[in-house]
Amino acid sequence: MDAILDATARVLVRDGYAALTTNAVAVAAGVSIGSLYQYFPNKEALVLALRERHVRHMSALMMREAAFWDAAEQGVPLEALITRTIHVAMVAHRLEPALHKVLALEAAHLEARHEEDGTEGVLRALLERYSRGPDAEVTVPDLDVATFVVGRMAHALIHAAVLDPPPGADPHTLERETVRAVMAYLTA
Amino acid sequence: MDAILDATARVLVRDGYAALTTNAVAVAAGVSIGSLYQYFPNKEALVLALRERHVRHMSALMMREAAFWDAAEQGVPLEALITRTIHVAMVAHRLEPALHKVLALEAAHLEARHEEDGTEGVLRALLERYSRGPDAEVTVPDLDVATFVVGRMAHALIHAAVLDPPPGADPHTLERETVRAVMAYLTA
DNA sequence: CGTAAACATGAGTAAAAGCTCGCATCATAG
DNA sequence: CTATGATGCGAGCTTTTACTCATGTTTACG
Repeated sequence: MDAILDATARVLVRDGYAALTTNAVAVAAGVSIGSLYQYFPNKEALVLALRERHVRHMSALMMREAAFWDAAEQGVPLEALITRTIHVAMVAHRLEPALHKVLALEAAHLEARHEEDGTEGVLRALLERYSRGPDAEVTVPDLDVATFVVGRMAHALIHAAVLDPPPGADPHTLERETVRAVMAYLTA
Repeated sequence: MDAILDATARVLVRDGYAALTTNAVAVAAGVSIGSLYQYFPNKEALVLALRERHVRHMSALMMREAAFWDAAEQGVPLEALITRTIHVAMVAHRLEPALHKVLALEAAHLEARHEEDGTEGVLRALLERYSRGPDAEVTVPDLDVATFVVGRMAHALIHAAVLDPPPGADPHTLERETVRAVMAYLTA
């Protein structure tokens, strides 16, 4: 079953979504189509399962690295938190970048909508903490809008930096500038 | 010929890319499949032609509104320019938002890459102007990186604001915050 | 009016691909 | 060893769909 998902990922990356056939997956996995259909009711379920597994892997990696989010309680400067968060997100996106790119670009109609991955909730809570009190670092007028803007901004920049960087660009520079962009917006 | 492209757009928006068949397009256009194939060699060319026409329409609308770009020569403040540019871009994206969304999401593998649409060149030139002289407003360290970051950031926020806004959000607010984000990054 | 070129038609073709189903093989238990 | 259930197999069925082509219709023009 995991072997079938692995094969699906390989075919997707090698040939693209348009050329993804259940027979090709079965061959790549070294099993028969019959067996494939014993585990997945149809092609869509196959790709969906792969996507879910991939999201799970990325989430697991992020959560392992990101226990530090609790530190928000203890006066950690906003910039340190943003820096670390964006770094972790970039590392997670580098897990299987080719697969991630195909899923995001060619299987977008099956891709989970941006809102339902729980990210916005966490982000919103963070912004709320840092916008309270006399020495609040976050100075945006509307927290809901800010959550939306930062979410989209960071997501786009992380994707661009990891999956589609300009030729000859230093990854570290792109990461630093992503942090700068988010920080500048939040504390302008 | 234009009627066929119109029909393609209608079917794309109504049924999505997966359900786009040449026969369905012919029916929607009120012509026979034979006629369709007299104008377009194959299905891909059909969608490509539609995309090109759509990009042309958007570009035309932007260029009409954006003669003001020459004003960069004459000491117009950066913020005014950014505000106007982002406004124009948003208006252009509202031309055929549903079609634009489908093309961007479901036909992404045919979609022109972000780099080849000429936007980056214009943006780069603008940033260069505003980062020169003693009263330079743009204070980023690397112009190439800044072009990349601003391009992706603005593109993502415009798409999000026009095609996928959060429920109950005010379009004007989203536009203002997009300007704020770009300005904050450039002048941080 | 005649001719020819351009355009329109839609039933039909052929290939692709998702999926089924009857049969074989294997694992476990008694 | 035998029985039974679970799992694996892959030829082929069926549907879908991009595309063709022989024929009909309109247009252009002398």
